[in-house]
Amino acid sequence: MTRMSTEYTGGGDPRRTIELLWGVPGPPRRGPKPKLTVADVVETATRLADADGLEAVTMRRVADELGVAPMSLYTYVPGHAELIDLMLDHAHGELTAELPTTGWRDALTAVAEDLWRLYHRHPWLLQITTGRPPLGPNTFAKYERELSALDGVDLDELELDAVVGLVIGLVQGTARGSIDAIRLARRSGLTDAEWWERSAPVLAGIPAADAANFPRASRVGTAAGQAHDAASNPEHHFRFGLARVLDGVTLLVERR
Amino acid sequence: MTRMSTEYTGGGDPRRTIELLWGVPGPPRRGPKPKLTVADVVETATRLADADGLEAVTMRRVADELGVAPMSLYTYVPGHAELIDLMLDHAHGELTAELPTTGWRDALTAVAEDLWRLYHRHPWLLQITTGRPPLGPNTFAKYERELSALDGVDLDELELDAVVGLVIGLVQGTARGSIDAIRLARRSGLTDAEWWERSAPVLAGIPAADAANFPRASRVGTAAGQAHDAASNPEHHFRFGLARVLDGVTLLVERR
DNA sequence: CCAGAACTCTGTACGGCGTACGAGGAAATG
DNA sequence: CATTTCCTCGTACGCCGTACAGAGTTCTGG
Repeated sequence: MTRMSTEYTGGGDPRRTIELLWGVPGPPRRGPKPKLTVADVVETATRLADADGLEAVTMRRVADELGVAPMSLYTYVPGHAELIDLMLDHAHGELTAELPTTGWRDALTAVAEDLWRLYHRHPWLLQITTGRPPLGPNTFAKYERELSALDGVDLDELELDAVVGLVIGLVQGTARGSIDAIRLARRSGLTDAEWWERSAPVLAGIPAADAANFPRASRVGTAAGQAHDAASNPEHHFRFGLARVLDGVTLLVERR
Repeated sequence: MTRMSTEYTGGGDPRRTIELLWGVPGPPRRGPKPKLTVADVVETATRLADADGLEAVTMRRVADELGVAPMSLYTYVPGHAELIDLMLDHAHGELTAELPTTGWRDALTAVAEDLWRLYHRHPWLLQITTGRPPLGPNTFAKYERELSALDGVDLDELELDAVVGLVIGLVQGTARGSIDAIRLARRSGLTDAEWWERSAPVLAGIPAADAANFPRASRVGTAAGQAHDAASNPEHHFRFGLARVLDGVTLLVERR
């Protein structure tokens, strides 16, 4: 049973990465014409990641897909890590839908839902731990858009930043749950329910795992498991959490 | 610039893993006496992960640390993935502090803070994507303890589950930010501030990245960056988010 | 008491990974 | 046309997880 890989961001010299992100033209070219563009590489890598997860994005596989030798990719991209930075910013470029103008609560809800959907379109986004986010145009625009949802709300800058962070964190956490369930179901061929049915008898054979030792956990766990099939459970967590968070923020705003 | 690895959970046949987690004795031993125990392996692996991150937990390094050939580890543990399951459950065993009895709000706050500290003691915990959590005794006990914080609160099972999930998700999200900042500072030798100072001039040289294009982002980002040095920023997010979430839950409870 | 079963330990090897290095060839410059 | 500049790629190194088979150790059944 091999595991997957999440990847880190922001490690190397930021210079070249930033230039790549913003597509600076560079000095006039002298040598032979490039077969590819940076965009080709990023888009191919994204397609691989969408289909098979971030661990499928290897230099060898991307190169293969592009009909090119692995080392040729290093002409376009400094390395594997930077490629993933580029993929991340590229994906953030999909967040362009207009926000509703019916108030900050609707707008923030739309931000959360757009992000929820983005993560489900590109599940590998949540395998990246964005230590320092890539300083690319789309990531900037994403933050700008999120803040614009709170236009006119009477909070100071620190609070605005914290509110946006709170909502994003909520989406990431719950979407991670949702996506993990989907991915595990696909890779193991077992739904969450089937997996439980298989695990339960093993647990039942272990005296220490008796429900009496974990009364609350077994009561709540059973109820939660029965109420929604596990696939929809994370979505319920998302809706529930968003409602609580927005309520909490409303309270803060009204206290002004 | 090499990146790190987050790892997946719950992939293989659950049977053997569950037995390992609960320490079932197994049939009477016939062969030579084992040099090690499963606990030795798990603890050594944990020590490595604490020091150098999850990517330092390779079968070769763990074996080396134990003075044993790599393949010997497979006597104790089915594979690398299962070892990480065991590490996860083992770490959850550190969450045993008594919860305050002064009300659910205090209790839930303690749960959040304990978890915050656990993640900072063992940053690698957040590199694991717990698709399906390992069904080990300590993970069960953790969930049980979290639910016990809400004893006596008038919510149904689904709501209890969702509230606990919400708080845990908040801690995970904000702790991830905190830990990533620490880790990046350590590995790059740059504090967040220094890293920004280095990146800023590069960005300044890019016309499209002008502040005028991202008015809100540049205003809020600058303010947030100045108010707290970036290292404490995540902790502020944590406190702020927890307050909002608890307010939101309070509203729900009072609506009863 | 002893043959054989059961178990631990290990060396070797395979196929994967990122990427350093250097050679070869193509295009633009002078 | 010589030279510089750049793209492309084959090879190789050092990692990784782990399959497999052999060697050695301990316990069991007869």
